[in-house]
Amino acid sequence: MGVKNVGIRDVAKLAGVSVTTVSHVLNDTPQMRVAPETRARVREAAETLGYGPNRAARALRTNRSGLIGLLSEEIATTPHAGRIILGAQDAAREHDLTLVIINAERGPHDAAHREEVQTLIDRQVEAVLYATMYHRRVSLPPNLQGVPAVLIDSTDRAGIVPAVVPDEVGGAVAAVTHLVEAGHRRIAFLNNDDDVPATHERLVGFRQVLGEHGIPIDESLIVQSPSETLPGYALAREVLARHDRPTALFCYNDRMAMGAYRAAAELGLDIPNDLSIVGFDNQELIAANLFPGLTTVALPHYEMGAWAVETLVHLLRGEAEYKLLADKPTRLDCPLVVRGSVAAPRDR
Amino acid sequence: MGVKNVGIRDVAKLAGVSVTTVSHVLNDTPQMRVAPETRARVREAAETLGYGPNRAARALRTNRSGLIGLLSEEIATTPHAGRIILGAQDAAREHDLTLVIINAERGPHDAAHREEVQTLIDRQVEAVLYATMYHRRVSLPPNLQGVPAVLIDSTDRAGIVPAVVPDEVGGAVAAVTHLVEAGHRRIAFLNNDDDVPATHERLVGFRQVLGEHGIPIDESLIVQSPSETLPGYALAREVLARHDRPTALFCYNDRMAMGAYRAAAELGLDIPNDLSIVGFDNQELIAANLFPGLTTVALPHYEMGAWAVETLVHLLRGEAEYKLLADKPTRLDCPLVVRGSVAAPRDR
DNA sequence: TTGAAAGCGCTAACAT
DNA sequence: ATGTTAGCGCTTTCAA
Repeated sequence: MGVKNVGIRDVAKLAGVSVTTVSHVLNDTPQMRVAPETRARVREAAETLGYGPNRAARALRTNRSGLIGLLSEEIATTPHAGRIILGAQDAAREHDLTLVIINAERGPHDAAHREEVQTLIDRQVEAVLYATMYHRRVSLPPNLQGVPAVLIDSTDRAGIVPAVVPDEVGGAVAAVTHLVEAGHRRIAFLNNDDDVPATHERLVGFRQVLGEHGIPIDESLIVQSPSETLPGYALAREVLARHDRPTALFCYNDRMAMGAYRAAAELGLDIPNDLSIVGFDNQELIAANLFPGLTTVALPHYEMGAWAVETLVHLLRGEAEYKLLADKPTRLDCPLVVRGSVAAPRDR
Repeated sequence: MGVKNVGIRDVAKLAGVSVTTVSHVLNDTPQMRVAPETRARVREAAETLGYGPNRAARALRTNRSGLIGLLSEEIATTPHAGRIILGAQDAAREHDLTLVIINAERGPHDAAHREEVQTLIDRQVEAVLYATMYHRRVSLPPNLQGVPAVLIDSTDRAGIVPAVVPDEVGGAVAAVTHLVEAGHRRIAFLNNDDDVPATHERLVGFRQVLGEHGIPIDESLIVQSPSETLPGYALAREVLARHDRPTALFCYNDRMAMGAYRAAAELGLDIPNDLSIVGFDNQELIAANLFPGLTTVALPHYEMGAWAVETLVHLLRGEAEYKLLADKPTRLDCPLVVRGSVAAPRDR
């Protein structure tokens, strides 16, 4: 029997007041002045009885379920979704909101997860968080109209829904700066070849840092492949086979970096002394288990989840404007996580 | 606004019947005979109005929230929790139940997650799923008494709550059998050194297979260390340095296997031709990204999640007996996932 | 085979 | 500063 059978009237009786007063006190109803002495009595009564509100009754009365839906792609595949959940959950608890999570398979192209959104709506959530597994642009399902929503790790093609995404440029800047400051000047960028924001923006960051440091950009050191381990390996082999091989590799993600580790091992190159490597994503399972540990850039999944709930709450309370937020996605920091894969280049 | 403002009375009006009848029809109330023709009219009316029940009202009236709590450790750290969530969710949806997930940090020793359970209870869940991140014995928090509960991936020290765990012995048997059938007779077991069920039971499976095949057990090939990449590496180096080195390694988990891969690479041993390796856990991020792909044993996380919800539903309906289930944990299959790390030994 | 009506526990408009 | 009371939308008992 979850919460016991104590109701607001039991508390009222014990405190010797009316249910109204109890309600006012327990909810801190604004503009309702209750004698401090009465407040205390009510609080105490509630405490001794172990009173907890019946959420169904409250929801019925106020027409607010206290539920927030989180639609997340591929919960099971990477820990990224987990961190979003965590961030969202902590923020939700802060506001006494309950998070209802629903998984969505990453569909063939742009299925938009109409059905999953509907499930959430049927559950009477007050708002929905829509989280994708990697930073991209999406078209929202039509039934998401009419429910307050916030996008996590993606932006709305229609530009109508508030969104929060990683600061990809900033992350790349942090990574490459780290390399440059270690003394590297010949740095290859093993980039992804998908047409997604991360591909373009990380490249922008890469160029920016070299530019700022007056390092000429060797275009042949910017190479692309699918962002998997094996293609990353192949790319690394290629780039490291050159007689003027780079002293450092900036990899689009940790999986490609994992491939680069293998390439280095096969070529007898010691990491970090013969070759420095920086990844992106901070996938613990990979980054922390490689040897030496992979220095990489963390995606702000936790923070995005928290930001999204926080924003939703403001939106629901009418304290924030949709248009203002939807206008331009909020970008959150991608901090560098230093492990052991970067050192000064052996010689100049 | 989520579900529109259509209520049961709107449906009643449109169908020309009473709300009572609508309720009976839409809920298929047993033993309530309604004229088929009326049923149809009601259904149609509900359909055209896009009616969906107000869950809060229903919950208030029936005193059943329709919520199931899932308390899971370390949601963010491994994909394992994700698969449990998925399984639980699919099963929950089947029964029109909503899953409320809550994360619990893995505390110092046996914090028992009292607070998280309370949060769930405060949310008025009808029952709770208690999932740990690895197979072990737990002491349940006292406030979990009185709420129907099922344990996932752990067993109750008090033996009072139904539980579902992986069939560790079976998984080890599958792994080692695979090796033996490939022709291996000198197989090392890189085991974990924690005192958890998996450690003991996988060893049981290991011995069992060798025994069944009449292969003498060389105790010096059974070695232990913490189940991380680096200790796995060290163990592998050690065992592979022997002049009579084994032709195959059975690793306690994929992380240790990852360490073994590095050891093999450093020793110039080709996997799988010079050395076969089988892991455990099927952590995609590792197993699928190693080269060659790691043959390993999958933990039935999805299945355990689904089983738990299914069982909870039976329990709630009074269709199943607590004692029967709590008596002995249910063990679910750990299937072998074949990738590319096993081949016949080079020579006998 | 169908309908009328009570009431689940709470909030809030309206008294006092 | 505190109390009375109507009703949120639904299920379910009882009556017809």
